[in-house]
Amino acid sequence: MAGHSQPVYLKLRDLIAAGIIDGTFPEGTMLPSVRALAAEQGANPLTVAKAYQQFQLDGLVEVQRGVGMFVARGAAERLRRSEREAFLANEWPQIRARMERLGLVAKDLLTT
Amino acid sequence: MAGHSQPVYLKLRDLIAAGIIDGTFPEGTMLPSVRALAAEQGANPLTVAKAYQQFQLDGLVEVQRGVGMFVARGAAERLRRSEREAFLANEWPQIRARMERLGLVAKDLLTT
DNA sequence: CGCGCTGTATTATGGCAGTCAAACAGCATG
DNA sequence: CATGCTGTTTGACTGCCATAATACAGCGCG
Repeated sequence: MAGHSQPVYLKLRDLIAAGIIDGTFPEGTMLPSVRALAAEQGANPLTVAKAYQQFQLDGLVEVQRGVGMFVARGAAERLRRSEREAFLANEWPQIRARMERLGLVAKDLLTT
Repeated sequence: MAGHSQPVYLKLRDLIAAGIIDGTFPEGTMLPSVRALAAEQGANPLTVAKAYQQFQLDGLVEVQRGVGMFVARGAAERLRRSEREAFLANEWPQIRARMERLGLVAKDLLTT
């Protein structure tokens, strides 16, 4: 029953990351439970867990087993910083090359 | 036996598209054969064929079975135009939103 | 303590995308 | 017409993604 352009667990990962960065999930607060988010997004709890897992490994969310998962201190800033670096190092060069090939100029689009 | 970040046939598709746009494969000329390109890129002929297939459907390359595939008239211009539209309509908005979320501004990117 | 919430592990199933090997089909040239 | 190039079709195999159904493990509160 799959067939998406982007894997569900990656969409969820982005959803959570965005929430942490923009303050929807402030530091220290409890994140939506695996089952709750699964129900809300119409996904499987296991898939949601997989999305959360990436953040635990990076220490961005702290797990209190039996209680819930909480946004770690400094998570927003750390996350924004790492995503920024990754963007500039990996994605932007390719985007830039592609734009150049198509005859598009960055500053023309950014000033819109 | 797979496991790449970007599928091979998409990389090949981009390679061919770039060649058509920048004049490496001028209009009217014959494109590299399926097997030749496969050998050169270390890929499977069928994977190359899959990459070419997208262009045939769009009429950007014309097939003479048993002879070869040729760049159609006006292919470069048509391709550049469609890729530009697709980029501006689909990719750029997401990129822009992502940049905004990360707090990236024009001056961060144009320092090259 | 027991009930209800939390995350986690196990196992099995289904589907789809990507890749590949081998055989098939069309055209040109000697 | 046979050789050698072209593109094309068929069938199969693999790995990832997602799902489901259980069962287990930790914590808090009445």
